[in-house]
Amino acid sequence: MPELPEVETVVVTLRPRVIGKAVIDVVVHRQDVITPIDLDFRNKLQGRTIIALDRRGKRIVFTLDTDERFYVHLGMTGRLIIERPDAETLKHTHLLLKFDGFEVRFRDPRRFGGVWWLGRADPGEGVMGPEPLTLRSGQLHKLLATTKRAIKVALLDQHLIAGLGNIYVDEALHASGIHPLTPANKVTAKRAGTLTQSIKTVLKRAIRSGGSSLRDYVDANGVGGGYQKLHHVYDRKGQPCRGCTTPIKRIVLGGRSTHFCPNCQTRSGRRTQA
DNA sequence: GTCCATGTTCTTTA
DNA sequence: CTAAAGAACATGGA
Repeated sequence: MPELPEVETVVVTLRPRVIGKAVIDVVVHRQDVITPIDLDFRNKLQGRTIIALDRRGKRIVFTLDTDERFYVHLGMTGRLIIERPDAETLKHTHLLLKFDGFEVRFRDPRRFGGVWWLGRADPGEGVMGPEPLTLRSGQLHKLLATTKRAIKVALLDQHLIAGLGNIYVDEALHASGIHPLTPANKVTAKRAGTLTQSIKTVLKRAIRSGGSSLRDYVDANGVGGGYQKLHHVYDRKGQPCRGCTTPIKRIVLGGRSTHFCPNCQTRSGRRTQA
C-alpha cells in the first residue's frame, strides 16, 4: 500500500494527533516486527513525548523528546491507524502505542513492514537517494547516468531515488512519454528534465487525492485515497490509453508488473520495443 | 488449486 | 565490479 503519496498522507493525518503527546504505554504483540529484535521498545517509549513526525522516502520517522528516533515502514500491507482504546483489536495488530484517550495501532498481515530503532542515527542512513519532490532537473539525469538498468527498474531503487514504487514509476514514465525498458543511462538530459517534472506532478496530484487505495490502503484516520481513479496506466491492462485509446500493455520487469502505452511511450535509443 | 499483490533483500548466475 | 533473474519473506483476495 505504501509509496510516497500514501506514506505522506499517513504522516499528515497522524502528525496533529501525536505531536507533543506522551506515550503512556506500549503493547508489543509480536516482538519480531521490531529491529533490533531484542530491543526493549516499551521501555524506550514509555513516558516519552513525540516531538516530531516526518517522512523520509517511504519511512515514517518518529522523534522522541530524548532526540532518539525510530521509523515505521508499512511494507506492502501495513497500516498505522488511530483508534479508540475500546475498539476491537483486529487480527495482525502487532503493536499498540497508547496515548491519552486514543491508540495508534500497527497492523500488517504480510509483515513486510515493521519498526526500526534508529537511536540518533540519520533516518536516511546514507543508503537512501534524494527526495523526489525537491529533485533538481540535472540531478536525475546525473543519477540515471550511473546505471544501464531499465529506467523502470532504476527508479524503483530506493538507493537511487527515494519514495517511488510500482504505481508512481509507471505513472510518471507514462506522463513523460518514456518507455519503461529504456536503459537509464540512455535517457537524455532533456527527457530527464521532463521526467523530473512528471514525477513531481504525479506525486503531488496523488498526495492531493490522499494516495491510491487499490486493496487496503487507508490513512491514519482509516480513510482511503482516490488517486486510483486517476491512474493512466497502473492496473489498467487492456484498457484504452487516456491519451490515444491504444490498449495499455502489461509486461514484467525486475519481477514487477509494469504498465505502459506502447504508442505514447517510446525508447530513446530507436529500434523496436519488447 | 492458481495467480497476483502499493516492498525489500538475498542468492545465484553471467 | 555490474547486473539480470529468481527466490524468499507471509497472508489474503479474486
